[in-house]
Amino acid sequence: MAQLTPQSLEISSDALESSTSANAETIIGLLRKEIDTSNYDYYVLDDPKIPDIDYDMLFRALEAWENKFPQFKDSHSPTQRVGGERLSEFAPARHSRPMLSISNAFEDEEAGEFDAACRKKMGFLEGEELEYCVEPKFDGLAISLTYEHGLFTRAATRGDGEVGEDVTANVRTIKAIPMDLRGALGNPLPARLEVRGEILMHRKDFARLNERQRAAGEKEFANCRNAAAGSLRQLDPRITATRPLRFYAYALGECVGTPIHQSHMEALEWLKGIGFASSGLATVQKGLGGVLAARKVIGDQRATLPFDIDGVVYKVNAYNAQEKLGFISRAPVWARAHKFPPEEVATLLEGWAVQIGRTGVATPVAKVKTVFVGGVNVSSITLHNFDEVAKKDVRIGDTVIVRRAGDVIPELARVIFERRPEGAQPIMMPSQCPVCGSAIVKIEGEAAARCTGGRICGAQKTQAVEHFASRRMMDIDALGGETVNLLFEHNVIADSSDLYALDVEKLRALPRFGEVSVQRLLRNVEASKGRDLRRFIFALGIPNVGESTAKSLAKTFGSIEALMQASEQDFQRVNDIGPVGAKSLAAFVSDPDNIAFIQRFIDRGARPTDAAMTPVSATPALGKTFVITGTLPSLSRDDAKAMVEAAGGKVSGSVSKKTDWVLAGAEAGTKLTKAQDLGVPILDEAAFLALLSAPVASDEEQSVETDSELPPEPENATPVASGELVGQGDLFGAPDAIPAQPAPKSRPRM
DNA sequence: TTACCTCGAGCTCA
DNA sequence: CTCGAGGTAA
Repeated sequence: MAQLTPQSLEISSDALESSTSANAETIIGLLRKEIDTSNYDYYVLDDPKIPDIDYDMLFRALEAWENKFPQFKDSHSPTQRVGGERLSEFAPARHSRPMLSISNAFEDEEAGEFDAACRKKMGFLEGEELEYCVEPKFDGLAISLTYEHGLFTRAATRGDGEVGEDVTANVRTIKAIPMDLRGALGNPLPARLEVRGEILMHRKDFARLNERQRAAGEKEFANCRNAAAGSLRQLDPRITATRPLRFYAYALGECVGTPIHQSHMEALEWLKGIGFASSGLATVQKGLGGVLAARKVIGDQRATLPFDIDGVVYKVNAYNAQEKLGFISRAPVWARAHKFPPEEVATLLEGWAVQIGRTGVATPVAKVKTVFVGGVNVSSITLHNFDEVAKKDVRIGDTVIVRRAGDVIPELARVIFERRPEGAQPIMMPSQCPVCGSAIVKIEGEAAARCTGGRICGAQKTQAVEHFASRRMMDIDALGGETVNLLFEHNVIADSSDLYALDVEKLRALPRFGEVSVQRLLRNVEASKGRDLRRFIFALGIPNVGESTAKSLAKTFGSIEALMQASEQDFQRVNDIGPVGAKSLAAFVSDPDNIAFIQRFIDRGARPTDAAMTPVSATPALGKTFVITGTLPSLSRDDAKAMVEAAGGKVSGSVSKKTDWVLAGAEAGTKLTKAQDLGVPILDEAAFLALLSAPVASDEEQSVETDSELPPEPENATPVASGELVGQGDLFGAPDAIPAQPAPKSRPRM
């Protein structure tokens, strides 16, 4: 391939005048390739080969050619890396495979336990050793990149692991990330390839950025990670484009039609080969001795690496072994992050306070002289409980060692007793609640001390409302702690049921609460009226009633009225509810205050309904059997399953003659083929939603999500495969659907 | 727990 | 323009 030198560029710029589109395409291709290579040298290899001035010349030449021949413009061209239109928000992006987190180890013993557990599950004998890949644990932000037919199509943050945020526009500006893998991948191109890795900032680049920020009078960033996170979260990609972000790939996610690798290390090598940056630090090791040695090698280089790391990651190298080891509760059994010991800093314990939680638990919090540790300023540290305080013998005026353990939470490691001043006062459990004055008692055998004030305690009252409004409960957007306090202080509300009887004039009279805030609150409260029963029960904050209990209760009783009528025996009989839960429920429903409280909700129009108990006779799905296969564009399988069950249908695992419908998403497998063979009707997500949109909007939230994901014209929805296209119900006009907010967001599921 | 981005509110100054 | 709230990330 001819090298495109500045000299040949001159020729090409002469040629620009007289060129035809035939050779224009060739020249544009050469220019793009040259610029991509130069970006690769600079941002991936960290080894620039041409001077900046030549790079600029190439870049301007490409722009000129693309402008003259706009038919060859391409979103994957390097000229598109300058950042596009400003976004108004980041769209939700569902991961086709969940982005799991890796469990942590802090001590060498835990690494040993990890190795022992893996060997045991593999059935290894004494002396037999597993092979691990040891690599650095980058201190940045996890990101998932999707390539379709070699072209970059999407970048998503981790989010809750299921649904992240779509940051494609920002990631397009990161020159360390290739936009076009077609040259590197060879044929046949994988239909879809997901690359996972970490976006971070090099220390040098971070220092330079902060210099720039300082010069411009802007705020400096606290550390590399925050600078990278802040840069990626910009709604304006043009700002992101000016930030020196890098990317290191560390795993493959979904792969369709790509070369099959046998091991993690092979995959890493392959990623390096197709244009992704590699730390060069990953090695394959045998057994515990090997991984610990490799960790030391990486740890010794830590200070001189170009980027921050906070530990190493061990992964069982062979894919077949990984498969055998599998997962336990959303974390792979075959991987472990082994963190470096956290930085420890001494500071002065200047005072302390008691925090009263939603359930009255009194938590001591140490107030220390602010110290910079682990990349942030720490000034307040939870002491967990008074037993802990006594055990560590923490006193006011002590010099204490602070560290950021685990992921984020600052921890008081120990007291330096030698530095204790005379007469330092111990931290004692208060006998009275600082908020309401009620007695604080500690139940023998329990760690927690509790305020007995209950409903009269201001702290518990406000936090109960906060809890009620939170994302996982009634999801009343933009109603956070401070707003709740404001509402209490001005007597706008006395409990959460008052949210459904808000006095607009009182709201308008609140300080720092303009018309926009008033309308937003009213709208969000209104939208929460129809949350399903399970969330409502959970949101009430009944002691010992968590998410799963609330779910069972909703399923069993079907309405809040029925639940309030139930006896302790009734509760006992509910699946998964034991004597403790039943007692606490019985106490709740027999309390006249609670009965009145619930009645107010009902009177004020809250209508929590459980999808499973909604009359479903009108739904065509009633009593039908569905099979779900492949990845759906916006719903997870669990969502789809829940919706089917809500509509009175069943979900089964395999296709047979008894199957009524197959719901198929992307990369559907043999189930789809079988459905076609048997002539079972096949639905895509849009058709499925249409089918299920019965006269009753069973779940307001789902209809909001639907609005944001579906094309505006349901009749344009195309089935993914041949088969009968079924059901074109009214998706949008459900009678009591809440008007969609201007910018609906989908939420992580409960 | 802290840091960061974004937005609304409410201020100053033109 | 500054402040502070809410949301998100680790």
